[in-house]
Amino acid sequence: MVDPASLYERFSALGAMSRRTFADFLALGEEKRIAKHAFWSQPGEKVRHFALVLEGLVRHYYVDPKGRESVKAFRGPGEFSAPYAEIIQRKPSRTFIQALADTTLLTFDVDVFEEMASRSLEVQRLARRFVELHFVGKEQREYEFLQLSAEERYQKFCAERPEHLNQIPQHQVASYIGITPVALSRIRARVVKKQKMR
Amino acid sequence: MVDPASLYERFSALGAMSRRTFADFLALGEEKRIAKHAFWSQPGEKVRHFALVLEGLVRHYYVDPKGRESVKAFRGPGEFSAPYAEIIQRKPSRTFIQALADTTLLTFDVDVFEEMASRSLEVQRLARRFVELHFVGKEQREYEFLQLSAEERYQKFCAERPEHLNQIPQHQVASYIGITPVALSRIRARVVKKQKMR
DNA sequence: GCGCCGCGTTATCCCGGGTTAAGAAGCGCA
DNA sequence: TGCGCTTCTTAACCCGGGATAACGCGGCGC
Repeated sequence: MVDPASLYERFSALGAMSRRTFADFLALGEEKRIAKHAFWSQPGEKVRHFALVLEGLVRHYYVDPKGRESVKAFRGPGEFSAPYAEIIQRKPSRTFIQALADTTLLTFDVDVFEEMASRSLEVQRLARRFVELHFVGKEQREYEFLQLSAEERYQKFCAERPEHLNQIPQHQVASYIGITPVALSRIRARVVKKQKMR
Repeated sequence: MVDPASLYERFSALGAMSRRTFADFLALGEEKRIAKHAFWSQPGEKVRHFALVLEGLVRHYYVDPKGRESVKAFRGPGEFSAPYAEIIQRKPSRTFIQALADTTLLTFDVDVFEEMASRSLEVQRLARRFVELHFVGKEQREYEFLQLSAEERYQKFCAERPEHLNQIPQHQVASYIGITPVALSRIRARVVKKQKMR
């Protein structure tokens, strides 16, 4: 369980922003509990909320016309969870967001937040900071697909989310790194073998 | 050659922004000409500028420790060109930006722009809008790596940048879609064969 | 003109990962 | 306890793309 106020430093990096403003922002949020396996956002709906994960774990994924799932992201405490691209484009959502464990969110109404941002330069800057962090994350991911092998992507994933490794089913990890569950299983077998050789 | 003022609609989508503010922003820019094959931004430097492409074409790429190049993006008239992730993170640049044709840029000093944004909610919103569009682009790219085959990615690329296809060397296209030049050559041969069958 | 070089193509060989199918292990639930 | 489900693994086979090398071609400098 994270204390939302502890996130102040991370988001204020763009320039001076008062704790007061940040607290005002946090005050907009409503706590919401999601049971394991339940969805808090689904395709088709107009997206009305974004959320900060306080506790638990969620995954973002979409399903293509042929029914194949692709996991876009996992998000744990202190991270944002929302169909961000769709909010930006004001389009109906195409992504599922599902809890992988009992999860507590702090949810924000997009319109209410936007209204606040339209009146405050600091909140506008906060909004900008949110997107910037998301952007850097995606660019990182692009790098991984361009320059790393599946095995390297897997090891990177393990290093990044050690605390979640046992909460996430293997086939979802596979989907996240862009391979099939069978291929991931083989990679894991390879990795174990290499470790034994030392 | 694009008229920068014509971009007003694209960037004002987030909320009301006056043409006046947008013009003030544009007034910060300085025109800069880059000869074909020259670089306008290179790794190692502290990043001081971002730019709008007025005419021509550039590519963004990085080189890994083993010397392998990966193309992150091509940018033509009306699009932004900058090591954006590094600006956001205030880190020295890791990316090369090279002109693929004689190119005219409208360059902006990051600090000057930031100063302007710190005084104007509308400019702050504009800055936010810039990042949002970049974010959506990266998410699109993530989708392509997760769900499309190399051949599909190639055809998508052809559809997206028909006007640049003959300006961009094949091996750079290959790098952009995440395969080797040899593989792209085979794919092209396959595609031609399929077209003949009709 | 000649030679050189960068670029794209093609062939060969190999390997990683996709596909399919079968089986093992864990777990909730009747 | 036994059933069924999901998750993970393993094996067989196939195919796309990586690596390397040879060749052709056009551009360019000499």
